[in-house]
Amino acid sequence: MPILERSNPLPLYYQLKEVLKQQIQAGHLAPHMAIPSEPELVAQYHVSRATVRQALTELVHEGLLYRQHGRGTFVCEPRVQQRVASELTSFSEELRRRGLKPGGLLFVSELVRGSQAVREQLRLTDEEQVVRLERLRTANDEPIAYEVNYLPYPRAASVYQRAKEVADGSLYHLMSTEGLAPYMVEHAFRGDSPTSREAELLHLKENECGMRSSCTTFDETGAPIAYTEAYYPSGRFEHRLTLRVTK
Amino acid sequence: MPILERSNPLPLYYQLKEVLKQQIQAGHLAPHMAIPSEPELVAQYHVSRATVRQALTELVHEGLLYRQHGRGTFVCEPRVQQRVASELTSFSEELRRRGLKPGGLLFVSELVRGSQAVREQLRLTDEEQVVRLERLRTANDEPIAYEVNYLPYPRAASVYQRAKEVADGSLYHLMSTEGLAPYMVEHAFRGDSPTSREAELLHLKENECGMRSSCTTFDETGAPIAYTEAYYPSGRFEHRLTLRVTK
DNA sequence: CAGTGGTCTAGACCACTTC
DNA sequence: AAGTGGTCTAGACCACTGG
Repeated sequence: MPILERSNPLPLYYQLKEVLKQQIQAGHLAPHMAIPSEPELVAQYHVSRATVRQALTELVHEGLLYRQHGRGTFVCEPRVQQRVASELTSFSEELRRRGLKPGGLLFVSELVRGSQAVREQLRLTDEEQVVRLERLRTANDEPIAYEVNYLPYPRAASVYQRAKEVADGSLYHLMSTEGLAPYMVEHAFRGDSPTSREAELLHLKENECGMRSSCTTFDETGAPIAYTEAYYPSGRFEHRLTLRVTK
Repeated sequence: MPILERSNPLPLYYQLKEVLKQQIQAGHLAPHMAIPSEPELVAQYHVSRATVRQALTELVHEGLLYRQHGRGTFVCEPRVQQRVASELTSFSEELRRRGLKPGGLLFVSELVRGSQAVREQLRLTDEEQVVRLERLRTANDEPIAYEVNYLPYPRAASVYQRAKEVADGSLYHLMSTEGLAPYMVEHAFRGDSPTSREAELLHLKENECGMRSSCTTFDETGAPIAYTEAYYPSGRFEHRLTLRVTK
C-alpha cells in the first residue's frame, strides 16, 4: 500500500486519486468490486474523511467509480471507464484506438475575414479576423475526412504561428498549450452530399453521399474558441461520441 | 434573501443550490458577474463553508458557474448553461426547442430474439429476448426520422407493458420511471443511404442520402439498458450533441 | 444490528489575485 | 495587505443496506 507524501506539492486527495486509478488499471480493484470503505481509506492513508471523499467524488465524476448508499463504492466497468474518459479525444487518437494510422495534409493556414456563419459562431467584432486551417485527414493513407477549422484571431495568434504542427496532429492539444483550453463543444451532424472540392479531394463520385458536421468549441467562461466544419464520406469513418446524463 | 430551512428534509447544500439557480434564472446574478464570495454565503445563509462549497462545486459541474482561484466565482453564459443542461434531452423536447411540433407513430412493439449485433450490444444471455419498438418520428406532421429501439427483456418488462406511451414521447423518460435510468450513452453517426423500408416510410427517392445513427445506453453500473438505430434523411433534421471536456 | 455512504460543523493554513 | 478560492482536519449525526 503506497503512502501519500505530505511533502509532495500535489494535494493529498489528488495523490489518492492517482493511487486508486493505478490500482484499478492494474486490476487490483476489479469491475463491480467494492473498493475499501471510506473509514478504511482514512485509516490506510492517514488522511481525513473529507479528503477521501474529495478523491472519490472526483473519480465518480470521471466515470471510474459509482457509489451506492448503504452498500459501498464500486469500480465501474472498463467499457464505462474508457468511454467517459474519452468524451473528447483527438481525431488521431481515436483512429489509433481503432487500429488505423492517422495522417493528414494541411492545405491552407491563413488569416481571413470569414463567412457570416463563422463570424457569428465565434462572436467576432467587426475588426477581428479568423485563422483558417484546411485539412485533409487520412487513415492508413486513405483520405477519410475533409475538415476546416476557424479560430478567433487576436486570441489564437500563437496557434496560428504554430499551425504547421497540426497537419496530422491534434488541434485541441495545440490549443490547450496556448491558453485556449476546450471546456465544452457543440456538435451537429446531418447527412449531406459533398461539395465539388470535397468530392475531388476525397475521390468521391458525383452522387455519393456522406455526413457533414459542424462543431463549436467553448472555453470555461463560454467564449467560443473554435468552429469546425467537416465532411465524412459514407463508409470510411463513423463518428462516435460519448455523453453522460446530467441529472 | 431567502433563508434555508433546517426542518426541510432536503439537504442544506441542495436548498442553497436551488436558491442560487433561481437567482441566476431571474437575472439577479448576471453572466460573468461574481456571485457572493464563499465567506459571504456562509454568513448570509448561516451554514458552514463546506456546505457552501458542496453547493458551488455541483453548480460548477452543472455548467452554471465557473471558479477562478484568487478572483471569485462567476455565472456562466446562458449559452453554456443551456447546452450543458441539455446533454441528454429527449427528441421531442429538442424539437419543441426548435419551434417544431413533435409527433410519431408506433408501428410495432414486440418481443423478439434480436439480431446478433443487438444481442452483443445488450450483452444478452442465450435465453433472453429483447423488446423491439419501431417508430416513425414526425415534426410538424412531416416524417423526419425512422427509429428502432431495443431493450433487454426481463429487465425492461415494465417498459414493454407501457410501450404505447412512447409513440410521440420520450423513451428515456419512461425508462427512468421504471428503474432503467440512463447514465451514459454512446452515439455513432455515419452517412448512409436508406433501406427500402426507410425510403418508403420517409418518402425518399432512390438515391437520396441521409445519416444513420446507432446509440447504446448504459446505466450507472455500466449495464446496457437500450440500443437504438435511427435514420435521418438529409435536410430534415440536424442531430446536435453537447459534450464537456473531462480533464 | 453493524457497516456503508450522505450531510454538516468550526475551525485551520495555503496559493493566487488585486490593489 | 486584504480578499478570494484550494486544501485539510477531527469530529458529529443521519439514512440506507445487509444479515
